[in-house]
Amino acid sequence: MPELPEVEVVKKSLNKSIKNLTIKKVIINTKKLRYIVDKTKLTKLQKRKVTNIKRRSKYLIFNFDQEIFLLAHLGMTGKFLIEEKNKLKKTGFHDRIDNKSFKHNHITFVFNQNKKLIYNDVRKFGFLKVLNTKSISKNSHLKNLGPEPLSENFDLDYFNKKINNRKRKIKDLLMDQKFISGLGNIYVNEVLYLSRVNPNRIINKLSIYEVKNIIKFIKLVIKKSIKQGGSSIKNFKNSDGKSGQYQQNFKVYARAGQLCKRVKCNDFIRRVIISNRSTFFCPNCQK
DNA sequence: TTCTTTGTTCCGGA
DNA sequence: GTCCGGAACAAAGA
Repeated sequence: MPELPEVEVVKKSLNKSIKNLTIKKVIINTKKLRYIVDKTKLTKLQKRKVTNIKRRSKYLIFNFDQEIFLLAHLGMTGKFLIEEKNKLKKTGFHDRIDNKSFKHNHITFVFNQNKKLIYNDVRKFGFLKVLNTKSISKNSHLKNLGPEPLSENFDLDYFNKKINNRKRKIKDLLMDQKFISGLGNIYVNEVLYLSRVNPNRIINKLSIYEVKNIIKFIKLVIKKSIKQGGSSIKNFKNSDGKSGQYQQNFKVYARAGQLCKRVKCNDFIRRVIISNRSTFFCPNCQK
């Protein structure tokens, strides 16, 4: 489940592997992903040179040597693979590449010397869209996004302005991409645990101290996770095919029924549904 | 067969 | 008009 840190890691990886390469051919093996795949538009990327790959929230924005962009969102299970000299390389994801996954290779960009960029997506909730617009920030996916968690704009002032007299649950607010962009269910659960704030709390009842903590831990968790190369990958398996230890970094996510990790706490992690999402918290530590 | 997973959008009620 | 919460949607695997 790629959230902001995973997408950031993929971005860096892509910039290392395909920047300044020219697309020779686009091969399309699916009619639709999250949306109908526009063959004509994708084909227009042929002969274009990748000049840079940027990230905004969980979106990847491929820049080219002309005024044309490729906007990508990985959804739940989307991933970019690099194939070079018939060897597959992942772009920052922990997933083992097995013999079964090739059938989910939906779109392939062929570069010179038979180097390939492959978009693979089991659930098909991700998408690739070609944009011709000059002002990409006006794109409907991007225009309403809130500030990046690591930007200076995301601070106590901003938070307080948004809280005003509203009565949303804190978990719902943090999941809202218009409020802050890039957090998903996993990191929101982790942040609230670290901040000792119950996910059911109503935002206008939070103390300044709690709000400061939430902001602090958002920035900390995101930074740390980028450093570690992204950690919120559900299907991580090592090369033996055995389940990996991807969960070891998580304090609460997917730990329902297990003991709280805080040293002096003997309570166990609960799972409830908030905003239609699995929500994990410790009732003793998160008030 | 049912449940789960995600981000986004839509709708009803307050 | 605004706010909030719940439902729906996409696809596939367990």
